[in-house]
Amino acid sequence: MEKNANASTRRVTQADVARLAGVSQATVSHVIASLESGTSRVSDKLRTKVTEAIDLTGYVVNPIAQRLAGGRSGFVGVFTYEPIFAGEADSFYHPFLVGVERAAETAGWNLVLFTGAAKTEGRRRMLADGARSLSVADGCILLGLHYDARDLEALLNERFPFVFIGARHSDAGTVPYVAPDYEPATRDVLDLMFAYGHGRIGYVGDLNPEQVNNVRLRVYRDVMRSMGDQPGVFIDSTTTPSIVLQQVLDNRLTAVVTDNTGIAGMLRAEAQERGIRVPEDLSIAQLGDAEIADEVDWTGFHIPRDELGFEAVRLLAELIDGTSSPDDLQRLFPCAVIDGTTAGPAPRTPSSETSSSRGVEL
Amino acid sequence: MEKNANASTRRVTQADVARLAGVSQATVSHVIASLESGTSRVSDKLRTKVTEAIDLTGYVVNPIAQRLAGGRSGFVGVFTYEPIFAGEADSFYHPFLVGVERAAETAGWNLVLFTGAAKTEGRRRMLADGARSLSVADGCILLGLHYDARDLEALLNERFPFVFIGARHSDAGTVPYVAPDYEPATRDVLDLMFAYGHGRIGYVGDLNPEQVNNVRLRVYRDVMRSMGDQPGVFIDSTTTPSIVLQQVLDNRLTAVVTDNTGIAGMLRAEAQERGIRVPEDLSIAQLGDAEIADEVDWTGFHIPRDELGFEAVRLLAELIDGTSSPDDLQRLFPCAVIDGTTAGPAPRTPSSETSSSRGVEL
DNA sequence: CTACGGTATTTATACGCATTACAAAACCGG
DNA sequence: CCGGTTTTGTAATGCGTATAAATACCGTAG
Repeated sequence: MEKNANASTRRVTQADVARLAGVSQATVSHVIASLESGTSRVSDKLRTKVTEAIDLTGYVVNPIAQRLAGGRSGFVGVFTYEPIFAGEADSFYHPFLVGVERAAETAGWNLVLFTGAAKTEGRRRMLADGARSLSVADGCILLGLHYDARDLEALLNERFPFVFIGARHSDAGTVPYVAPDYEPATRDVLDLMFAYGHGRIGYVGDLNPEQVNNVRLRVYRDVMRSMGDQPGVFIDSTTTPSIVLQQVLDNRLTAVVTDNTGIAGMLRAEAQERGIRVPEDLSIAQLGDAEIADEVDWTGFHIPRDELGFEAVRLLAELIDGTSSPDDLQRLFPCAVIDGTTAGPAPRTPSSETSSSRGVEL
Repeated sequence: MEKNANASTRRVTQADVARLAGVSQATVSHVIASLESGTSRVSDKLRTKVTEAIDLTGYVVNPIAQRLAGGRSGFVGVFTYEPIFAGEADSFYHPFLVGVERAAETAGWNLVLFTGAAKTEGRRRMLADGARSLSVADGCILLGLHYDARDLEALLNERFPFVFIGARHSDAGTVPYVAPDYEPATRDVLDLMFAYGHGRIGYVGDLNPEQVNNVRLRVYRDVMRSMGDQPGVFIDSTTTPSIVLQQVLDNRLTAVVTDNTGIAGMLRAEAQERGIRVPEDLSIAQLGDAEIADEVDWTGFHIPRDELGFEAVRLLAELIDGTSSPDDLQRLFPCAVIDGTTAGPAPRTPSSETSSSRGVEL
């Protein structure tokens, strides 16, 4: 069908360069290695001869062959369990990928997006079919709300270098990750609420104990137990905003913290609809911030997504190079508190009115 | 350093499968090929034996080796001359990539982003260093406002399958591309302007004759020559909005078409600042539309970016498979006219007033 | 002048797979 | 039962590179 022997289209190989320079292919390989690493294994005379031949022929290395022969391919995999570009997930992945791309560009790495992985229930699987493609990459960045515990185990067992963005844990070993440092950030936000005079602060969020973001929930519980007037009020966010708000009122809360941008927004809208002013009557703080710019200046803390993406690649580089220390595989990054406009001083009397009455004027 | 011979971590190969199934490695390869292509080269008996062994060992093919051995890697390259995720370029690339990703997902392909390509003047170069990585991919999608003519030539000469998004041409041969069909769309928009009663319609845009988007300029010229009251007014957009607007007024234009979203927006803002109403006093139509959602409902036409991305991958697939006909390598896709709110009936008298006077009331 | 130690270079091999060429076997009509 | 055709399996080879092992080289000490 297609004659590969057709010299006009075949790409230049090390053997071609070697022939031209009058040396062996291995020498060409050594020269290239010495050019990149700096350490010399070949005489200056031959090095110049070979580099001249390289320039003359326009030779470029074949990363495929490089990788197969046991070297690096210069590719970093990016695995997401949902489409990167399409759908609403876009706004979730994007901020991280900005940092990932920047780091990759800096390091001269290319990115491999595993869009072709087989899917179950609309979600990508990494193994079974994704692992197929994994071998091209020197390492891999894992990213996504959902994840498969078996994937993690298999990855650890295969000793394949990878870094998760977001904290993950596995029985099979230490999962390398970069993640927001939720604990102090959550404390800071709660401290801010206390400073505003709030005592009755509720937690609105996903109460499923298996949740990834249970750090925030745990910290809230601890803080309320030691500082609050009461042990804390937990409101399940998987219902409707109106039910959530009703529970807020029933519990006479003056402030709530949420672990989810969407909930915060819906709650605020629902409150305003019922004539409850934010923050005069009810303070709302996010334990995080919106992925994309929001017209509302939310009180909460900033998750440094760009930085996380960047640092994930850096950590991955260390893993690949083998220069990472085993006790520094899980890295947390500080989140600055945002003293926005959705939280303010607590009202003098708790907002215990029903939806028909107005909140207390200051 | 790292013992690859360590059986516990080494990945399963065809040879391992073959040993277990009691056949040769070549047979395993044939079985796998027959599984994918359907065409049988091996008896049912052996096929089941081999597939059983595959299931048992959890074997997955190594695309690196596959590619090196002359097969497909299942990777499609995506080359952009600017960062994909970061900066303002994001909004430009993103809509196309939605379609690209969707197509890749459908076909079971993975995407390779050439973020590691060497850069000159902040812009990526494909050759010299980008070509280095090209060989991993079965084909490549090219995307970007800027491009290097030499890259195009080299790509054509190397017979490497690629598709440009956006029309491009080269002396070295036919450049495969998918692009918006600007000609009829531009005619449609101008027809709409005529239908609204405009006669004095100007063209605001980049007048550099080397521009990629000169199709729209050419069509404008042709249409005005045959239909308009006058041969057409060309206004260079690379100055300030106020200068552009002044030229619009000086030429007593009642409508302008622009080839650039940004210009249209600035022109409209400038007009409103001077008390010139859009569209009552001045109609503005875009020869295109905004990449991202805009609060303004612009008159213009819709560039099907998602579809273009999708179809680019389809065309690339045909190129890779060798099933594309040589006279169908450049594909244009229709753009639907948008009869928005920035263009309307022409004012009875031309808007020739200075900036101090109001436009004519209807 | 020989032997030796170290370095420069080459030879040989492996990486995992596809593919070609070929041998063996099975099939088939006469 | 035989020559010819088709099917089925295998051995051999190559893809382009890295690297371990082997060899050639070269200066120097003995």
